[in-house]
Amino acid sequence: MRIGELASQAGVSVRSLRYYEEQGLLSSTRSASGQRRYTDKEVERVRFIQRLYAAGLSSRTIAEVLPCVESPSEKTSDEAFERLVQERERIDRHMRELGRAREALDLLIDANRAHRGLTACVSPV
Amino acid sequence: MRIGELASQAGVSVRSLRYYEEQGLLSSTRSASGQRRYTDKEVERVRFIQRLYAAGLSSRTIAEVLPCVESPSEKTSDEAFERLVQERERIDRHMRELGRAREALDLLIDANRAHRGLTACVSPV
DNA sequence: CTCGCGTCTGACGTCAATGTCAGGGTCCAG
DNA sequence: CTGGACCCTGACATTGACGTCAGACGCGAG
Repeated sequence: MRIGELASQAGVSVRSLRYYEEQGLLSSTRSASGQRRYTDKEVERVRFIQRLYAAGLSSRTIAEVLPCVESPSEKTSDEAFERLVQERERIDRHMRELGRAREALDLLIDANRAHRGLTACVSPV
Repeated sequence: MRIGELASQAGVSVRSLRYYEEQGLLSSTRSASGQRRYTDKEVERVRFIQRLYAAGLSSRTIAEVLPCVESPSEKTSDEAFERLVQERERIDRHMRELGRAREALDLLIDANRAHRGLTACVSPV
């Protein structure tokens, strides 16, 4: 498939796909005229990349751990694997931090509800 | 206290404090010579602001919900309260997304471990 | 008084992922 | 074979929360 179709199937912009390639996250074959061609499995790969971006990994970090994704069947470099574990822990910490923020907001929400109409105080959604 | 001390007590840079003031998140009284003066309670306020930043809120959003923080005792605007609830939900969604990413990384980690030295496969830390 | 550190304002630099535009080829349906 | 939709490269623009620097003033110790 061409880049436009991959973009729409994976839910990202064409610009982003070219950027991913520039960053070494995605590769493509080229047609005779120089247009990028992709196979179906690239769709999943792009979605996975997006997931890592959403988890806060940078392009460089994603590039570092990609060997572990592409060929978990062979012994990937210690650095790549170490990075993978580090990022997992970073996500863990981030989640705990978010949990604390959510807790703080919950307190605020309750405090404010108590001084508003007292509507739907403890009513579950 | 002056800005430098607030910065060190709250664990942020002087630059950040001036930025917060510029964004309407923090206020200060001024000495005769124009230097900013803060009270002790600003320390907590700055820490709280940091927590919201860490949770992914923007300056503008923080400014919107701050009325709920300062005076939960009086009926704050519907918009501010609504925003508070929205942000809580956004954090929730973000946490779930992070959870999925962590899960994906866990699968990768296991797959890679299986093809490495097979060291410490299931050993707890 | 002065030395050195803190503070002031204002402005430009940064970084990363992406938007956007220009100027030019490609491809296919009609 | 032509028009419109798609693609190419290259480059500049954007956004947000700061970093950093310049030039000037404030302040307390010695």
